[in-house]
Amino acid sequence: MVTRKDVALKAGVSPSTVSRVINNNGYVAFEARKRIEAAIAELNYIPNRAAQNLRTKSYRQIACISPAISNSFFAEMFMGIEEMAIELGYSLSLYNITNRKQNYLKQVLEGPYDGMILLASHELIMIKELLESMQKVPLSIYWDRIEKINIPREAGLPHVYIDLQKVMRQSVEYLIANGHNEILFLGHYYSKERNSNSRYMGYEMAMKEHHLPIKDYYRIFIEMYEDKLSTGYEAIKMLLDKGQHFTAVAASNDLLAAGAIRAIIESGKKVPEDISVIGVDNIELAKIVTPTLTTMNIPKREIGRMLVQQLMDQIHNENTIEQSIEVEVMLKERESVKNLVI
Amino acid sequence: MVTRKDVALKAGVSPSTVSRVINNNGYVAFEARKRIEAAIAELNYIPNRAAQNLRTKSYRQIACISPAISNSFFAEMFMGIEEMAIELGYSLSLYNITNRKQNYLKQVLEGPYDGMILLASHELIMIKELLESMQKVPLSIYWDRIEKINIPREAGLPHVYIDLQKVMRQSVEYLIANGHNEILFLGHYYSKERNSNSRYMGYEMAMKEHHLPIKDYYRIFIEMYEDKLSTGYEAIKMLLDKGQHFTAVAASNDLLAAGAIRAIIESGKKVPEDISVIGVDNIELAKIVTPTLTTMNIPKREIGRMLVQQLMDQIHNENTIEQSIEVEVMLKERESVKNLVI
DNA sequence: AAATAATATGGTTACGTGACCACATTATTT
DNA sequence: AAATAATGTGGTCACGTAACCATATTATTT
Repeated sequence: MVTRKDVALKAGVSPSTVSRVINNNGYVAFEARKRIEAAIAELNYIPNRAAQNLRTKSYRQIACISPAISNSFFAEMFMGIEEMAIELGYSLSLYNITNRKQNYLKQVLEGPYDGMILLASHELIMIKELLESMQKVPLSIYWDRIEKINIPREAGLPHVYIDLQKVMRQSVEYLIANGHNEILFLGHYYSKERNSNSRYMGYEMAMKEHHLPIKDYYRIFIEMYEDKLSTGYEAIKMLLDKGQHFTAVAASNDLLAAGAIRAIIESGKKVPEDISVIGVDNIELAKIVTPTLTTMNIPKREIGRMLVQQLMDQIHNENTIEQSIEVEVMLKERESVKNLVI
Repeated sequence: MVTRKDVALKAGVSPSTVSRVINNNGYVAFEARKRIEAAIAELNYIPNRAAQNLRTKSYRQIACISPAISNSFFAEMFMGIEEMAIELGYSLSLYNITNRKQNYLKQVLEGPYDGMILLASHELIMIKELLESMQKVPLSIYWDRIEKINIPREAGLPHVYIDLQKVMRQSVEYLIANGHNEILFLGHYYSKERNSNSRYMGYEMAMKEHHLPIKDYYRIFIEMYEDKLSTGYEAIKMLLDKGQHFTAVAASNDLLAAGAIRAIIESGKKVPEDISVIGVDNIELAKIVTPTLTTMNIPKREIGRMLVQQLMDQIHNENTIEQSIEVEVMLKERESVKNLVI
């Protein structure tokens, strides 16, 4: 292994001077610098990362704990994270929390990381366990139900979040503004309490504010299974077969919206001419389906970048850490919603 | 920071004995072990990873360089990689090679990794550069056009691959076995030379062997753009509008197949009753579309695991390294192909 | 009972680096 | 010309750990 010493010997200087060149601090004569750089290139010297880490007490690495990265929502968020991290000279380890025995957490905590980013899925228990087992590790969280985290932690719990209720409300209001009044809610089923489902709450608020009735069959809650991706296709299909009437579907994510579109087209109706569909997330799929999907764009990349920034503020002990950053969601208009007003 | 020394002091032993407990080697009295474990728990001691790395000259980390992980094909492969790595006590850094300035490579090479896994995209130039700039870093590659890599490297270039020509041939032969003889090839356009496109070659071989004609409009090559995901939707749509006849589409990947299905359904025909469609890859999308997509299953998770195994063989200096591992691809039957024979 | 083996423990050392200090040498100011 | 500042360089040390060796104690064999 080539070490700093070898470079120093070859360049005819002391190891200290080599360090000065590598870290670009202190005084180094022009000639000496040239010799050292030549020696580094010739010997193909790469500073030993372990020694640097030990000496500087920093790893220049962060860990990201995420639900299955095959979920493109998190994949896109991860890309924002990685991009920002690289820009700041950090690299990124990725841990997928899926069906894994719990003790993987130990491995993460013992790992060579300066901080952690957590993309939370719905397993609150896991998050709780996670937070309890670590003390003062710099941590930033993305979770769309952040209000549910209720764990005391001296330093607080910095997070970046979106207000899903608000998002869903905007989505439904957009449909209403376009003249729709028979609007279906198509969402996932999280718990028995309907009012714990912030997405549904957003839908309900928008409907009530505009004095629109919510018929029973307007409310479609799809069960979530571990492995099976349910798209709501069957549910919408069944509704249409029964001849139920509605002019628009407000889906709580794009996958459900895509399922709805397929069901509608297959039953001989047209999107958006007969029925409009709107989603939430703006994943790649939204650009691929036909018609392309109008949806609420969650700026995943941007959220990823913000998480890194927030984490760095903690690592570098900035005293102006924003504990709670809300990200605004904007409508992305495409083809799947028809304006009935004009 | 709590160090081994603190634990030793608390437990009334020497640091050496603490190390023996942590690494679980050498003799330790039962009583002493108990005291040490208690001290570790009480002090919340975590061994300093940097010091361990420096002392053992290993990082217990590997880097994975991949095209955009938002591509679910690579995401699923990554999940196999990560799963296997974790099982073996390694963690994984992920680098996305997308539109990034070239010098990110330096960062990877200077990183704390025992080895690297490369999921190759189509940028041969990048791979070349990569391989030239590193010497004896343990490395395993997934690339479906591995035969094109032609860079001398003392230790060879261990890789896991699939024979795309064979895969496409199997795919077309399955259609033929189901009574189809007017089969469209729907693939991407890689270079001017048609015979450098191994997927097309597989299609051509199958057709010729069964003495089936390949009409001009059977050959559809879609351009690949950096950002725009093209699905072949427009191409198939145009073909159908012209009234061209065919009974099946053999797409070179699932995304193209999904695009074909949408185009067919939209023009009023049914899949698979009127036209059958088969894909390659078996990404999540294949289970989501309607009808569900029959496709050639590329065992992405398994490939990921094999890459890690192959890398570990290099890291641990196994002398029985399989340089070139071909992975067999199997048909995954779903709903999008109709049997015309029965 | 003596010799050997197994068990148990502490001390020393080196891994490769960055920070710091001491000390030259040269350039600039008084 | 003397005093001060800026520039340049090497030596020492410690970061926290795992491997090794030496040695003490206990258990087993001869």
